[in-house]
Amino acid sequence: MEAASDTMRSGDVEIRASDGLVLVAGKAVAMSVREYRLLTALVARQGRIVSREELYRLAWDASLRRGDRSVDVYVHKLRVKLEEALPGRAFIHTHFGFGYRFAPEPSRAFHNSETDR
Amino acid sequence: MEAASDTMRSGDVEIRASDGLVLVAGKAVAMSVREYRLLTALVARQGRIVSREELYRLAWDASLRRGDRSVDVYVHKLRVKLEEALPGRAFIHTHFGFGYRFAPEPSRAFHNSETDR
DNA sequence: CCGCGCCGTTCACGGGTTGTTCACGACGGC
DNA sequence: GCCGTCGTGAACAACCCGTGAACGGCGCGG
Repeated sequence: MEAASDTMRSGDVEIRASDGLVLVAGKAVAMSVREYRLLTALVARQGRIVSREELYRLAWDASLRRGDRSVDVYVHKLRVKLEEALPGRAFIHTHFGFGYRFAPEPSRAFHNSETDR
Repeated sequence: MEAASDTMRSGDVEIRASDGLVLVAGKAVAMSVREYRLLTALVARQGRIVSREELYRLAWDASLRRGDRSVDVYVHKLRVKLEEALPGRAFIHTHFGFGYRFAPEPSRAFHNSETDR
């Protein structure tokens, strides 16, 4: 019941590195190798914008080639799985021209700042 | 030896180490030596993903050689026996590229109005 | 000694998943 | 409006896994 140092948390998302297991709201969510590594890279930098180049380096162990859309495709896959496991919450946010940012937030904010960047 | 409780439980699966006995939903299920050791290894780590290498080390007392499918074959045998003893429940889950995870969960029957052709 | 049945290992054939790429449309900035 | 960026479904090959079956070893009873 230990596993505190090798466990990353962010809201209801928990990643146990020792088990390669991803828990969302307490339930195990099956991830492929790429999905797992990309999610790990995003959560490890939660709250900050991470460029595609860096995400690719972290999850693919290679440098992103021009025109490669792999990161976009896998961000989409992660969004689908996370949304399915915990509807009504947005985890991965797009920052146009910069990259992606992981942060557990309600998917619909009311009268709040839409000018964030 | 092990002075702790020699009985492991997980849902409706009970393993009595002192007797080498496996009970599923109260009924005794006959297991071979390999099946018993593999099941024990899985239940001892229930809820976590266990790699084939680790399972092989625990149940075979040797290191898994490349291309060896023994773990897969015995996971299949366990699934058959567990499913036979308690239909409609999934115990051993496959994590593609990672390994197997033991957890008593209802087998997927949440989809409706889509089949029938 | 001989046949029989159980067990463990290995092989082989699909079938299911994954990872990559393409294509097209929606979106955002200028 | 124009163009680059992003979302998303689909096609494809490569790979991983499920599964039945063949093979040999071992123990047992006749």
